[in-house]
Amino acid sequence: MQKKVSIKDIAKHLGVSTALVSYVLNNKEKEARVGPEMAERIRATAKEMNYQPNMIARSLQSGKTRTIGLIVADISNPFFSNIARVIEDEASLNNYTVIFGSSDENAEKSDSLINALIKRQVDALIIAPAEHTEEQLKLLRQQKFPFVLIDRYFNTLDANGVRINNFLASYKAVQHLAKQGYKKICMVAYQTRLPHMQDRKQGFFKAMEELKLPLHEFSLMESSYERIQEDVAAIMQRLLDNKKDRPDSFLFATNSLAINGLKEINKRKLSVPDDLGIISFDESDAFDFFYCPLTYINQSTERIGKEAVRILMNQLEEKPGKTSTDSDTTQLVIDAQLIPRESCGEKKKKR
Amino acid sequence: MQKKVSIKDIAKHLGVSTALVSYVLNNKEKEARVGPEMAERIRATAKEMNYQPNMIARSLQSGKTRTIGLIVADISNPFFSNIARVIEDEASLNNYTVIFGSSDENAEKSDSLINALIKRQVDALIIAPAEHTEEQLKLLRQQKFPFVLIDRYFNTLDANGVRINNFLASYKAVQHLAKQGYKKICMVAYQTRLPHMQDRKQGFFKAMEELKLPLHEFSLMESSYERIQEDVAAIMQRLLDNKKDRPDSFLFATNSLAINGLKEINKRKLSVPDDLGIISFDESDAFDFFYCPLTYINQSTERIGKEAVRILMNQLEEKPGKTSTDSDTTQLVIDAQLIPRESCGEKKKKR
DNA sequence: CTGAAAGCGCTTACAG
DNA sequence: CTGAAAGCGCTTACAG
Repeated sequence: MQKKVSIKDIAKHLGVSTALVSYVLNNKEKEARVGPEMAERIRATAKEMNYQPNMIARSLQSGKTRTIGLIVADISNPFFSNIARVIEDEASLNNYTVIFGSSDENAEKSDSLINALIKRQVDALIIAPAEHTEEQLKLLRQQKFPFVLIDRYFNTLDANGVRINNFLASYKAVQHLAKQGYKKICMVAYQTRLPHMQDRKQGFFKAMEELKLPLHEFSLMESSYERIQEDVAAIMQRLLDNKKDRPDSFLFATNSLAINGLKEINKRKLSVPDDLGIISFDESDAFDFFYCPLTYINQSTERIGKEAVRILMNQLEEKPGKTSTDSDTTQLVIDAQLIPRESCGEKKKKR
Repeated sequence: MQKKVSIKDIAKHLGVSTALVSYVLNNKEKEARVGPEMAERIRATAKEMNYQPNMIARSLQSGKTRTIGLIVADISNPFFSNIARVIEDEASLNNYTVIFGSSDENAEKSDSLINALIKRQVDALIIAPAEHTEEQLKLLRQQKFPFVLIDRYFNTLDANGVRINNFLASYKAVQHLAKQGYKKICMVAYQTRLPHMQDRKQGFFKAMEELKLPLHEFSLMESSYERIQEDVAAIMQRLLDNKKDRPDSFLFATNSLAINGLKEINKRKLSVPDDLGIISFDESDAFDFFYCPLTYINQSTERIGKEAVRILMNQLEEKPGKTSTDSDTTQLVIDAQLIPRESCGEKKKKR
């Protein structure tokens, strides 16, 4: 690396003080009442010497880095990479950049990620929190560090957040399945105590109850995150190979669960929607290319990302006349839409 | 935000100098020959006061941020988000974090992204360069700024890079199609002069020539990046609705092209592999769920990401006894594998 | 209109 | 064994 040119180099080159250069380059010539010719000369040599301001120095001075830290479960999961893209664009509009990290649903990783990002002085965090991270987040709150949770939340933590109405989304999915004639519904979810997932499970049970659909031992099946492939394979094997008493439909709680589940269904030559009805949360190219396009619950990554950044910006770029305080908290619950396609026999009914 | 505790606060609290605190917290007590009891007291109060070092200050001092900038076409494209995940993990092993940005294949965006990241003092860049960015990159080289290109490259630019053997991959794909009995092959590629894409096209033509397969006006069809959906739809419409003289197979140059193409094929109730043989570059969940699992050319995102970081680390963490200079350049060409599945009639032949 | 100076939080040769 | 001091590149009140 060749030595970078600094404000000092420009000042020396012109025989003026660094202050002058700084004022001009920050367009504060009026405040400092710098002469217009001088200003022009400074700007010219800055360009000529290919001066690039050192944001690190500026950050040390200002205490702000204009950087947002993004922590998700796994950046390679399309749900999160789509959100990341939206956040990138929104942040960019506000002149912020984004550092990211993947927690793998692991509380320790999350903790070290949060610390690493804070040491790097990110101005704020956007977090899809993993299980058992309430304490880390409470500490952040306590320190009044700005952050907003996405996708997930905690009951015991009063914090900014954006999420869908998980309970209702599940509830409606079950209603939809029932309306299409399915009765023995199996929900495949993650084995976790994260409230957003619990809400999905409870919405499921609530709807089953209201519809007076009997529960079976297979009604709720749970997979771990770490061994999703093996777990879902085992679940599907157990349920599908039992010809006598098997579910007639599945509600998958995430795209990854669905993709793993569908692979098992395919292996067994079971036909959707005739043998099995299917609904999944999230989107996936795979859902479009499954021979019977999947009915799914759409979580708008666009809205989640945009709103998360908006909430943060409101907090960071506080106007003088603001009424809210650091202790106020914004929680946005986005209405998730059920997108009916063909995997619950929608096409048949119409015929 | 509550005031952060600094090294100075600890020093004041203990009535010692900041230097002492700094030495101890950096485990340089021996060099500074600090007393073990003193060291212990310092460590204790640091923990007690929940001290977090300010990396910004450290960076200003050292000139290093231990941050890598990653510029891809679009972080929400699974190919790139998979690479991003690998890079994140590899960087993390070396105590680096990653800032990312999406260029949307746009040279101006790329330029402003590069500048923004350099202003933020990233130590190095990993770039999947867009068209018309040679000049920006040449400037980087000239300034001896460390970077490595992934996926793409430029003939006129001598720079670090990791990519697959694009020419050969295409070449083999055509051979595979021909072996399966397809003759009227159409390659659907991006309309760009980026060499990696040109290589794919040339590999295609070379194989066609060697196999003495006649070219048609539809042999190479090109889509823009910005309007991929419309362009591919138009291409497929023109080709597939012409019953008399239409291709009997497609080679898609990327996953996005394939996904858009397959949707059009599905609409027309054409059957793969009977009516059409298909091969695509890249991977996708969609390829697995297409009724006829796609034969594809696997670009190992794992290897691309790992090698990119490795090359960078070699350059950044230069050992004293190193022989290479800043002007040396590493270009790694990874062998891409053709993964035969069913979309070229592989199963049929065997029966 | 312009410059000297302090300071952001840290590191590190240097002097005692 | 320990501390005073300079410096990383910038900003900004303050003095002239």
